[in-house]
Amino acid sequence: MKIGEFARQLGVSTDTLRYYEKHGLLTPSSRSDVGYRFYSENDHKQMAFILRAKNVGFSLAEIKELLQIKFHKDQHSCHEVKEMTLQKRDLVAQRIAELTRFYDSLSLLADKCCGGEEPAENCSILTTLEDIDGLTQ
Amino acid sequence: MKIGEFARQLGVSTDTLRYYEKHGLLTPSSRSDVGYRFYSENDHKQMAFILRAKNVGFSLAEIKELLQIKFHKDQHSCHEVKEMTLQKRDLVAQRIAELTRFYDSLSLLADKCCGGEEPAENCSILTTLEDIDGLTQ
DNA sequence: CTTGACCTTGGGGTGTACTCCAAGGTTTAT
DNA sequence: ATAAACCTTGGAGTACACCCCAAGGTCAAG
Repeated sequence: MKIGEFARQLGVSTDTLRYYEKHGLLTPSSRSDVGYRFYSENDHKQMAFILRAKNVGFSLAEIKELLQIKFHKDQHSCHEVKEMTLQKRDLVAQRIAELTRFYDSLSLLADKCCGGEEPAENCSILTTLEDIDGLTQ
Repeated sequence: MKIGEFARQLGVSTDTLRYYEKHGLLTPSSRSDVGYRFYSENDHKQMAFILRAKNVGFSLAEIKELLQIKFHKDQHSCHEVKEMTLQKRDLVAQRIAELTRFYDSLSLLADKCCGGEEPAENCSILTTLEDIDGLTQ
């Protein structure tokens, strides 16, 4: 599949795909005689992985590291690869914990709000910002 | 408290504080006669909130919106404020769900890895990237 | 009363992640 | 065979979130 069709399927621009290739995140599996990029089913899976990782807040540099868990497998021991994986997992766990705090805070705010048509200034829960932040402390 | 001390307490630069003020995220509660910024206890709480939000992947623009749940309370009804809060909460829930998928994938990878000293290429779980992405599909 | 550590504004520079040409070659449909 | 719709590389420009001066004013200690 050529770059245009591939980009459409994944909802990104062709510029983005060339940018990712340049920065080592996704190299198309082959090129035509005249140099056209060709993307495979595997490339599609890798790109989907990249986009999901980006969506949850990983930088391209971090995503590259995640991808290199694969590329490192030949040069490093099973033990090292496992350590790297666990380290990344802990980072993800920390983000989940913080997001959960946000979720709980916003839930409490919503629950305690009467939801009526009167101006919200009467909603005591909203009087100060610290309420948002302090609820789950 | 002047800007230098405040910045030190929060682990950010004075430049960052001036930048946040310029972009409407945190205005110090007062200024001295000659124009020195003074930050209060409340400012400290607001800044802590901003930093935690940033840490879980919210952009400054999104954080500003979160903060404006407070500032909007006078002009909007309880109902509107509640809707806005629930909408933000759903966004947070989506991010948690995706991060949880990453966590599960990385857990499975780590669990199935033998963790020994042999080269990781023998770890069948690591043979292809799709394994990382496909496990929880 | 001066030295050094603060503070002010304004403006320029940096890294990340794109985004948008320009100039040219290729493919496909009519 | 020629126009439209692709593709190539290279390089310039943009938005975000800072970061780093420069030039000058302020303040507390010795």
